[in-house]
Amino acid sequence: MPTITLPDGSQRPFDAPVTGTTVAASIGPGLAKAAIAMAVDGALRDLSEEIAADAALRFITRRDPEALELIRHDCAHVLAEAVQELFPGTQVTIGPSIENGFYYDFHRNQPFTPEDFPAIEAKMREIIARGAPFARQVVTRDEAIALFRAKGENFKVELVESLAADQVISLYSQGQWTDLCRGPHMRNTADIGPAFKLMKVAGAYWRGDHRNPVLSRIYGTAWRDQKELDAYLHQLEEAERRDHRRLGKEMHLFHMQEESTGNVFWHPNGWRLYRALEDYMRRRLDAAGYQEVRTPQVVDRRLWEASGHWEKFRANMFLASVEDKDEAHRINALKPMNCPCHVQIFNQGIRSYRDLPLRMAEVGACHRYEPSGALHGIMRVRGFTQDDAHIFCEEDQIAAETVKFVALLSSIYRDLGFPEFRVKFSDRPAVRAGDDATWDRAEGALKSACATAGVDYVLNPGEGAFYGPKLEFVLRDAIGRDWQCGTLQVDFVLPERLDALYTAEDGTRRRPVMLHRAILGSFERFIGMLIEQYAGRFPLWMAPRQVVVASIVDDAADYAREVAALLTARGIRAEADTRNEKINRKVVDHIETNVPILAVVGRREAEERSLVLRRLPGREQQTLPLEDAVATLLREATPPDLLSQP
RNA sequence: GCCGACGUAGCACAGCGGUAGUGCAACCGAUUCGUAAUCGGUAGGUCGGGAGUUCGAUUCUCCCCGUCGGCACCA
Repeated sequence: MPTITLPDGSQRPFDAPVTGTTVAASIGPGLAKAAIAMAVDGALRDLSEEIAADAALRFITRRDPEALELIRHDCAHVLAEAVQELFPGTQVTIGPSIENGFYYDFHRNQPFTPEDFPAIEAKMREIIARGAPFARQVVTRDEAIALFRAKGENFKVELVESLAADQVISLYSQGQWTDLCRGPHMRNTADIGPAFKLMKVAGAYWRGDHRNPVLSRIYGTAWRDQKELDAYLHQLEEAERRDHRRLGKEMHLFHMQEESTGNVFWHPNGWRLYRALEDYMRRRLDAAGYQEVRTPQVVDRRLWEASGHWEKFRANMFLASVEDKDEAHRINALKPMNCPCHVQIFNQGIRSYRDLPLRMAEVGACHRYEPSGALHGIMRVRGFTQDDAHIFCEEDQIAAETVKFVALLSSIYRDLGFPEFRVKFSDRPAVRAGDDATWDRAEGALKSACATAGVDYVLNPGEGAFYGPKLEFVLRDAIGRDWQCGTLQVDFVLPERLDALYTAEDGTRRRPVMLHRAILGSFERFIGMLIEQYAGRFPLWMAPRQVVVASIVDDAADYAREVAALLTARGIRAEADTRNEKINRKVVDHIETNVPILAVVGRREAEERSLVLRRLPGREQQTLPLEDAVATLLREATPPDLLSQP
C-alpha cells in the first residue's frame, strides 16, 4: 500500500506496488511523456521499477541535471552494441559516463581508429532510432557468469567474479543486446536523442593497472540537444586557442626541443613573465615569515638513500657522473626535490623550540626523469622550479601553520586570477615509510588542521606521499584538465630518517614535524596555467611586454625610443616600435601579440612631449603629458601585493 | 613506460613513387602614411634521424627520436 509523496508535498496512495511509469501517467500525459527516470527517496531508479513502500518520488526529465548522466550512460551502452554489431569478436568491458560524455573500453586485437567513427556513429543512430526499451533483469552470480562465459565475454566474467557476495547483479538489455550494469537507465534507446559525437580513441589498461592488457577506449560526448552539443564543441575550439603551448610559441615565451626533452628554453618574453611571478612570490613569502635558502643541484646518493627517495624513485632520478677516476665510485643525483637539503640546513647547529616554526623556503630547481608519456608542454616537465618551503614545527603547531598556509595560498591564488580551486586530501599509500601509529597521528593532525582552517576537501584514498598525508590544491586548465599546483604535506618520517632534532622547553631533544608546502607547485606549470587562464592577455603587472611605444612617422622615432628608454628606466617593460609600417599595422600586430598598452607618438606628441595611450584591444585613446602618462602606467602596473590598501 | 596518431621553410599548412609549394614572418627597395594588415622584389627546406624495398623514396616497410590524445606514473 505505498503512498507516494511528490516534490510539491502532495501525496498519492496506491493500493498495490506501482511503477514510476504508472505514477507519472496518473499525474498527467505531459509528465508521462517527459519523465525519463525517477528519484525514489533521492536514489535514481528506472521508471519501470516498482515502488512497494511509502516513498518520496521525483521524476527526472531531460531538463534535470541528472538527465545528462543518464543520456551519457545509455549512450555508452548503445556504443557498445554498435561496436559489437559492426566488429564481431570484440569483447566489452566497462563504459561509464564521465564529465562531458562517456567512454567504453573494448578488447579487440586491432585497436579502433577515428576512421571507424562514421560507421559506428551511423550504427548508433540506427540503434537509437529503434527505440528498444532498456529492460532490467536480476540474476544470480552463477547465471551471470554462465551467460557471459557462453558469449566469450571474459572481462565481464572477471567483473562478476570480483563483485561482493551480497551485491545484486543486474543485467540490462536493449533489444537483443545485453550488458552487465547496475543502472539505472532511461526508458529506451530513443530517449538518448541525436546530440552525441564520438571524440577520440585511446589505450587504457584493464582495471587501470599497467600490468593488465591494454584496451581500446572510445570517448564520446553526449548532450540533451544539438544546441548543447554545438556549444560544447565550440567551447573546445576556444580552449584550443588558449592552449599554453600554442600561445607560448605565438608570444615568444618559450620553446622546447629534442636535445633537452622536458626542459624549457625561456625566451626574453617568457622570462619577464617568470620574473614578475618570482618577484611577487618572494615578496609574499618574505612578508609571511619565510626565510629563503639555496641548496645544491648535485647531491651524493647517500643523502637520497637516507631520505628513502633512492629506494622509491631512483629510476626517476637523473644521475651525474664525472670522468675523474677518484670520483668514479661516487654516484650523484640531480636533486629531484629540496626537502633533504633543507633538513641539512636545519641540522646545522642546535635548534631550539624558540626557532619553531621555522619556515625555510627555496626557489628550487629540481629534475625528475618523468615517464615520456607524462610530458605535457610546460605543465609536466623534467626540469622544473618549485616554490618550495618546509616548515619545521612542533606537532601542536600544525593546525596554526595550516591555517596560515591556506590563507596565504588563497590570497596568492586570488591575486593571480584563480579565485576558485579544489582541495583533495590524500591519505596513506600502500607502499609507505613510517608505522601505522605515525600515520594515524599525521592524518589526524592534517584533518583537524583542515577543520580549523575551514578547508573543504574530497578524499583521495591511498594517494599520499610515501612519508605522509597531503592536501592537494587543484586548478583546471583551459582544456578542462586538472593540475595539482599547491600542496601541503605533513611529514613525521623524514625528520626521523635524517635525524632532525631540536631542544624542547623542558630540555629534552625532540623531532620536529616537517610540513612540505608549495603554492604554485612549479613555476613552469603555474605559468602554463596563467597563460591559459588569461589566454595570453595578462594583467599589466605580469605582462611580458607592458607598453609598446609606436611611432607614426620617422620624425617621431627618436621620441619613441626616448620614451621607451624612460619607461624602462622607471621599471616598466617597454619597447619602441619604430618599424617603417603604418600605424594601423602596428596596432594590429600588438593586439595580436597581446600587448596590454600601446603608446602612439607622432609629430604632435614629439613636439608636445606627450603620449597617447590605448589599452589594447580597446579602441579608446587617452592623451597625457609624458610625466602624467608615466605616473599612470606605473600605478597601473603595480603588482597587487604592492597596492596600498584603501 | 603502454596503446594510437602525427613529424614538410621561423610559424600555420598543401603535396605524395620521378629529388617540393601557398600564406604569414624574415631580408632588400619604394612609401612617411594619425589608431584593426601599404606596394614591389629577394632569399629560405639533406621533407625528424637511420636502415631497407625500388631504376628512382618526402611519398612504401622497419627501427630510433620527438610531439599530440588517452592510460599508467607524479617524492
